[in-house]
Amino acid sequence: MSQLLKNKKIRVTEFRLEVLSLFKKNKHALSLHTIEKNLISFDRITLYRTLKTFVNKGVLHEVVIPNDDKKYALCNEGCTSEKHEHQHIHFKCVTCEEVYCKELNEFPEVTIKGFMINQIELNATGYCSNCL
Amino acid sequence: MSQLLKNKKIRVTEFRLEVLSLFKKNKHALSLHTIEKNLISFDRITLYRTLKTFVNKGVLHEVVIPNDDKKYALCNEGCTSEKHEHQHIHFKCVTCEEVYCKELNEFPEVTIKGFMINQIELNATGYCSNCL
DNA sequence: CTGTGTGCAAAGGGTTTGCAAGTAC
DNA sequence: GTACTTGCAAACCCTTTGCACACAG
Repeated sequence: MSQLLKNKKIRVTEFRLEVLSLFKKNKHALSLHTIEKNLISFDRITLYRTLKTFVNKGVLHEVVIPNDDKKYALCNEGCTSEKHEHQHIHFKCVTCEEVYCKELNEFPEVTIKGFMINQIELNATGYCSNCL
Repeated sequence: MSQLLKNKKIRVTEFRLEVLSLFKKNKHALSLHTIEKNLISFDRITLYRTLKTFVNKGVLHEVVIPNDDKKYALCNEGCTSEKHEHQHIHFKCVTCEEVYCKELNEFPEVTIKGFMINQIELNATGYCSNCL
């Protein structure tokens, strides 16, 4: 796991590995509150800075869904600070309220007359496999 | 315009009409800052409460795009507090940075194995018709 | 050794709450 | 008349900044 940080040119520290392992353990996106609840002891300021570093360096990306807390989820290996390579959907389950990042192999085509679309992000709601 | 509020069971006040007229005048979504800049005089607390009421009653919906301020945009006539009837895309122009809500007549089909998708929200970036 | 990360205290900013007076219906 | 809305002050959080010390490379 420390290799992942090295690849992205981030110094390896105990705390960063601890935060990263939370994301590796969980299949779904994590809010600040959830992260805090899962850390044994931590300094909130350091956590803020860790998340900011991870987002800037392409380890995590922000997941924002209307009427919900901001969340974070793991990026793909190929993501960098400059460019994110996501072909995925953010899915929120109405029952368990977890948010999942799911990769899509075929991405929908959308056009708007008079507009030029470069990039698309998808948010969906429904029932996840655990709650069906 | 006061009819719109009555339809949604919201008391008609001068301030609420003023806020609502801002959204009627603009084709794009408005952030808190933009709203404030366009009000002659206002009490920020009342504005917060007004927006919250509008969102709860289905007059406005929140538009959240990663790394951008939260914005608000008009709902469809048919939207209620319980159910929103949007078939639209949130489009952010990389040049003018405005966010537009555009209705789509054909909505893309997306499936995830093992998941049941009920509703989809689309965020896109690119160039708007003014900036092309 | 050098530059970066950490943890504490303090500051800053945005949002919410409580309450009395005013207003819609 | 009754219930809701408004506006002010104060409280409340969440987040950022500054700085000294600790640590990774």
